[in-house]
Amino acid sequence: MPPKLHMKFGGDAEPAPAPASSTSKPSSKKNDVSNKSTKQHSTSNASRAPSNVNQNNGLKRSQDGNPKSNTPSESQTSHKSEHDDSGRARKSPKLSSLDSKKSETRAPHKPGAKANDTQNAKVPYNGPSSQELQKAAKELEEIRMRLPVYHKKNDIRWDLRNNDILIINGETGSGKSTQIPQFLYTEPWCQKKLVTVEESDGTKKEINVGGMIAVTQPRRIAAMTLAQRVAAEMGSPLSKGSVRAGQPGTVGYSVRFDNQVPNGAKIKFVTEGMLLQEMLSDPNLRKYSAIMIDEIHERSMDVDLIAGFLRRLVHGDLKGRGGVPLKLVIMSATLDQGGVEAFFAKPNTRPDYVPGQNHGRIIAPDLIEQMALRNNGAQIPYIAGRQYEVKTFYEHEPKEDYVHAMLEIILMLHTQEPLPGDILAFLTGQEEIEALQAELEKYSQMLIAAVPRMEIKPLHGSLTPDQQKDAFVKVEKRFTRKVVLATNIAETSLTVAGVHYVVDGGKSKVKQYRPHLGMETLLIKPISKVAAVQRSGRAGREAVGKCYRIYTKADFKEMDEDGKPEILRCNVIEAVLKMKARGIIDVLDFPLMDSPDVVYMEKALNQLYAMGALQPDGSLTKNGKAMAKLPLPATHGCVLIAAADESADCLLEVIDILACLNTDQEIFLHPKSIEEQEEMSNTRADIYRREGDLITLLTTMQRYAADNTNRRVWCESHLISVRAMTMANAVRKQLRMQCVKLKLLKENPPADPQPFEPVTPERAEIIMKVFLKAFVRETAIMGPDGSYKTTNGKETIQVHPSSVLHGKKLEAIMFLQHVYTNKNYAKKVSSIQANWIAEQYALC
DNA sequence: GAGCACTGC
Repeated sequence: MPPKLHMKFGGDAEPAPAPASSTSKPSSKKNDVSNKSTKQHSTSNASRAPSNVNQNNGLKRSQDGNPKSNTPSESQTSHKSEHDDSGRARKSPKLSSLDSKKSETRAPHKPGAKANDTQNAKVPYNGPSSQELQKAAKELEEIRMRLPVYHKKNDIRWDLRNNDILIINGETGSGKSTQIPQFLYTEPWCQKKLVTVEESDGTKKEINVGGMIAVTQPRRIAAMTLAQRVAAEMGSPLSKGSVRAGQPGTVGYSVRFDNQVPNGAKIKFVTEGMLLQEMLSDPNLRKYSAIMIDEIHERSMDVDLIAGFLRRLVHGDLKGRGGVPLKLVIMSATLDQGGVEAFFAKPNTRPDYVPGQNHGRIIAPDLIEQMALRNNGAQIPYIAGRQYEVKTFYEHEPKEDYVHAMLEIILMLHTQEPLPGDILAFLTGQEEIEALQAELEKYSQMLIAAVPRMEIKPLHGSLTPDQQKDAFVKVEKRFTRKVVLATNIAETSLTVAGVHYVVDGGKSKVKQYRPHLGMETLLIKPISKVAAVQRSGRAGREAVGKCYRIYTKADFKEMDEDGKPEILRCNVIEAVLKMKARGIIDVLDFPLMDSPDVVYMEKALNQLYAMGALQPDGSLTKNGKAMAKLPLPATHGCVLIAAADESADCLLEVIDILACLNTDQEIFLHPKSIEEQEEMSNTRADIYRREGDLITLLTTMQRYAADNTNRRVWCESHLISVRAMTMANAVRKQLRMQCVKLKLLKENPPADPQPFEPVTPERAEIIMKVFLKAFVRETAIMGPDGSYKTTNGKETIQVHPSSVLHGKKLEAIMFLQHVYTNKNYAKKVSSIQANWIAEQYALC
């Protein structure tokens, strides 16, 4: 029997491109009805357009066919791909479970629901009644039946009854993520089975295996909204406590800090990181009958590891599962799956497959067809998703200043194209966005009355969620066009509605690991073809659109097909630690979809050994095992364990610092005005410490935790991010709990608020020396020329302006982060003594 | 004197 089947979705039963409103998306507000005056005026030239634009005839790319006016060199046909899966509320900006609006991400709640119609519920149930849930589900049924994937229900069931692995190529919009789990959970193979298993120590016992499907997602928001959608479709309550007589929930989700899995759930949406952690404690995934990996094409480090572990598990002897097979459904939105196919096939079905050596891709163009034939031709034809045509225009020649070129294109589009139709421009980072915003705003002041107004909205990761939301708000002012200037956050994570025009700078910042420097740097690099198509697709979600690429057709052809997977770009220390924790002794030989360079791997092994995570024989030490289980980077785990040692005994303090370091946002906000700057320097006096950023963060957390009036007010007065501190507090709680579990802490620490007591300089020294155990290579000593030179590599490095030690001349520094932008910067800096460094180097 | 995007029992 062939091991698997490849499927593609789309389905010719699919209607022609339809407006979003015909799909099941939560809210697909049509753009406002354009008033006639808008259409009449907006095509007129901007007679007072900016001078430099006018000099170039401003409107360079009018489609008048005149070559002198820089007409589009080529127009491409429609871009397929990327239409939201039903129920995926990508239109809303990212929600955090830490948000106060958490409840909004829960199952549908109807105001009229009776709160007390359950008899035996342990937890008061406030959601809708089961009748109401069923009624709502019935209404959704009709929408479900229109999804392309719906008609393939029986094929998919049949295929998985006969195969263990199914690879599905479904465009977003095909409904694969929401529907396939529902097709499968009632299957005979998906039921819990009582079996005898053999433990690793040889003992045998009877346990239940299977009964649940896990669906992985790269993002929390996707896991939560998909679970919410599927729960609604199934008429199932979605929350932990909502088990009611005869009505347990069938669907749940599990993401960090938020676990909503009803007892007896059959379908569970999880983040990739969450499943990876689960695999460390339950390598055989005994709870599950099937794992579905969604969006595998995004190729995060975590998904690559999961794929490696699952491949071994599925093709293994299944002793740890009492012989119960684990079904695997791999889902991707991109066509190219030669690599994935070959990787998951049993090695003997692909003699040309060499484990761990498939850098790039092994593509056998005929492979897909062969696989389908072996499976009785069950392959499903692929057709375009629900996407409007997008015309693509290229530059004739490369642009030196692409930001300026973008400015010209945006002004051209704005003055020439009718309303409605917003513009989305892709830039590389905040700096560029702000520069272009300033320019555009300057010009928009000069537009004559006949030309619509422009509203410029920045959109990037370091904006607060509220500021991000601003970019999504439909501009209500009449005769106004919204221009969103975004980083690649708008490529996959967030979707802006109302966009008809995309301007693509063709570049983005990518993290790149440099093993000889031991540094990860952010580099501006050309995007991949896949990313370019993804970007242009953003123009065709609601109507026919246009995409202007600020690069030539030749540049496009030169682009990589795909982005490089993360595991080939980043420091693999976490990946190596997880492989070791999963019992893989020879990590260099372990087959992955793409194996990192041996140099990177050896570097990681050495680092782990130096941190005391590895035995000389290559197996994990007790500390190494603990490090793998902690939700922290390996270096931070090392620090935490060192802090628990009797000789240091500063675990609680170090947890406070690590909690602050492991938020997804900076704790300290940047003053925007001189007034803020002044107020800040007054209020922050009680938290800043001369020892540096680490002790300052410790003081911040201690002050925050000691506050018993209003933490929000406290944060605001110190110009500290409420959101970051809320997350830091959640991390702190999680770390404390895990330290109790790992027996690093004897008992739960006393609850807050505890009185604030400043850290003594002696104690501060102990704490910083604990950090030095993992960061001894991240140190620099002041040279005779007044600049810091790193001890590892003798590079010149400067203290980043965000550090409390910026501008201070110190004997030596330790830094936890470094960035290379226009200079080599050290961040999270502490003031240390040179002899501490020598002492620590001597120890390792 | 400064910032790609995700994510973790």
